[in-house]
Amino acid sequence: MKQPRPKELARAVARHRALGDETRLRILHLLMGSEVCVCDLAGQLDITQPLLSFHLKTLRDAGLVQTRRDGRWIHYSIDPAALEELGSELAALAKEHKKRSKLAVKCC
Amino acid sequence: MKQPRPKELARAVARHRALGDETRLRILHLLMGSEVCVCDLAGQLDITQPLLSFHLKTLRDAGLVQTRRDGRWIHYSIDPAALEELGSELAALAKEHKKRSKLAVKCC
DNA sequence: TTGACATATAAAGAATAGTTGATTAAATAG
DNA sequence: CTATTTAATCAACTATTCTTTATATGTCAA
Repeated sequence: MKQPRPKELARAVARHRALGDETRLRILHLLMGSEVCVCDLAGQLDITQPLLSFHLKTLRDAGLVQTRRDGRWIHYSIDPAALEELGSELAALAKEHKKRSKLAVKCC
Repeated sequence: MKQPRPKELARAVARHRALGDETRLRILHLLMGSEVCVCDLAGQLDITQPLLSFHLKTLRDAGLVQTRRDGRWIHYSIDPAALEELGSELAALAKEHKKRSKLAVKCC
């Protein structure tokens, strides 16, 4: 099977890695629908402030969320395009697999 | 925002974690279309056999691939339903986010 | 200014994941 | 049965990620 391009592969790895943590998935769900300031997230997550900051940075570095400063507050929001893209990649992988498996050839 | 159920959350975390590694994403791509025996994967990946075994176990524990023994060989194959499900979850998250963001409410 | 508040960053330790080399288990051929 | 092949497991080590405590940065109010 043809391998994916390095650039895309690295980005997908980074994104999945960011999503592979319970706290961060929770954060994403808390961000559903509208931006939320860090103070609000802190109120709902029962983790220390620096740790929350760490997880937010991880999500941000992966390009899954964006920030907007508003005075003293910083609001985080989902980047829906990034989620859609990752979701599409998985769907495409599954689809392509099924398509090809109809012409199945054995190995070994 | 309503939080996801613990069981589903844990499964999504495990799956994303499994996908958050370059070698394992490569393996998934090598498995596209048909099952492949470990010996063949080994020939294409330039990693030691125990390490390959470790990554395969990780993918298997996450429910992303399945195995079938055929004599001395073990064939790994994609579980397309798992990939589809994970892809759908991301798509649904993005879609729901967009839908809700039209009724946006500010926090803080 | 100064002080208070919101968030980020740094440093250090704890926990987990990845890697390697040696060994083991399962299947088969001779 | 014995030797060989294929793949998994184990123990030890390294590297990465997570977590905490302390400190810094940026913004605003007084």
